[in-house]
Amino acid sequence: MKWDNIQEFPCSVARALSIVGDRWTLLILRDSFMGTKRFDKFQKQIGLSRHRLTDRLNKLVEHEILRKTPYQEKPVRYEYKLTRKGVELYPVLMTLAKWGDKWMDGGDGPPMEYLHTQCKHKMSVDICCSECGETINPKEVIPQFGPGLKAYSERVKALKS
Amino acid sequence: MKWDNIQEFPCSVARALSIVGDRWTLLILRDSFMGTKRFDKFQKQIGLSRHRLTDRLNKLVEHEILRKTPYQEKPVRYEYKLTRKGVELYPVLMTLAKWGDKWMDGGDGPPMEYLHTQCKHKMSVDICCSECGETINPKEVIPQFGPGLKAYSERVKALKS
DNA sequence: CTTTACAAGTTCTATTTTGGAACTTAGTAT
DNA sequence: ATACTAAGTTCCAAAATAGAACTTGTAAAG
Repeated sequence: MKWDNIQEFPCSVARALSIVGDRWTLLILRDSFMGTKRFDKFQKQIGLSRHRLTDRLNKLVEHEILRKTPYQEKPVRYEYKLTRKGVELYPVLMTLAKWGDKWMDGGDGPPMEYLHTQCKHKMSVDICCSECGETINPKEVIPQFGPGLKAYSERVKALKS
Repeated sequence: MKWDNIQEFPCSVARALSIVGDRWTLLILRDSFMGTKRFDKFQKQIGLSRHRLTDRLNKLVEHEILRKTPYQEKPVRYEYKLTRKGVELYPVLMTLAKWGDKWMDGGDGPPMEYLHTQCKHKMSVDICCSECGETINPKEVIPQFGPGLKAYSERVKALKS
């Protein structure tokens, strides 16, 4: 199984991971959410090679998760900012952060805390039901086949015949 | 920057990714949540090499995200089941799935849908504030340094002196 | 007017990681 | 005796990565 094939799986987790499921991409996005926009800043903060960073930023731009726009001419320099599609990865990062805070803090407490300006409390994120608003318990969720799977299997069948 | 060093960053996202931030691990966990427990099933469903699968399962067991228990003797065979720590990665997978559903469905609709047994609706997950329960808007959250960061920087200072 | 610095890459090579196929082990079924 | 199942392990070629050096365009400093 090659990495490129994962994107074509009839699974939204797999498809999402085909873009963000590597060592560095989510760390780049974490920095984006913290306000980082420029190549050198990403490189220093994350500590990956310039080579890889170029590659990952291009991939994110290509998938319209970041947008590359000039912030000066002479010489022309670009900055990378989150698009709407990128901003919507926020829940992924926050749920990862919550898990890391709980299970990987080494006894020191969380490296970062989050203040919710609406209620003025330090908070973490819970997941709740889009329909009834209640907090989600994994046991109370039943996965079932959706239209995307049917479309996929029909496409596979058509290819074979 | 080597992969192993990421684990020591004073950042919960980085620490979490040091375990689950690779091509395959979250797909293994996705299958775990769908009920898969055995080596061969994981291998066929995900399509990764047996070699890598062995490696990833061991890592997950080592980090107590999966537990390996015998399901038969003669010959002894093991199955892999989510621990509490593993189950708590559910929000990460569901937020990834939601993002994939929205941005990577190729126009076919979601491959999977989720029924919330409490309210009987097809649902997706939103993130909400652990304190006030309101849905989270990224702009309304202010990150600030926490105790884990202070402890980290003091440890670094002590090492240097 | 020569050197230094900065930002954003690109190129190169050695090392690491991965994919895929074949092999192993222990026991069951035919 | 032969095939089959489950859960790996071994091996090698191919792909991905890290890290350092190099490039390009411009401005500022000496």
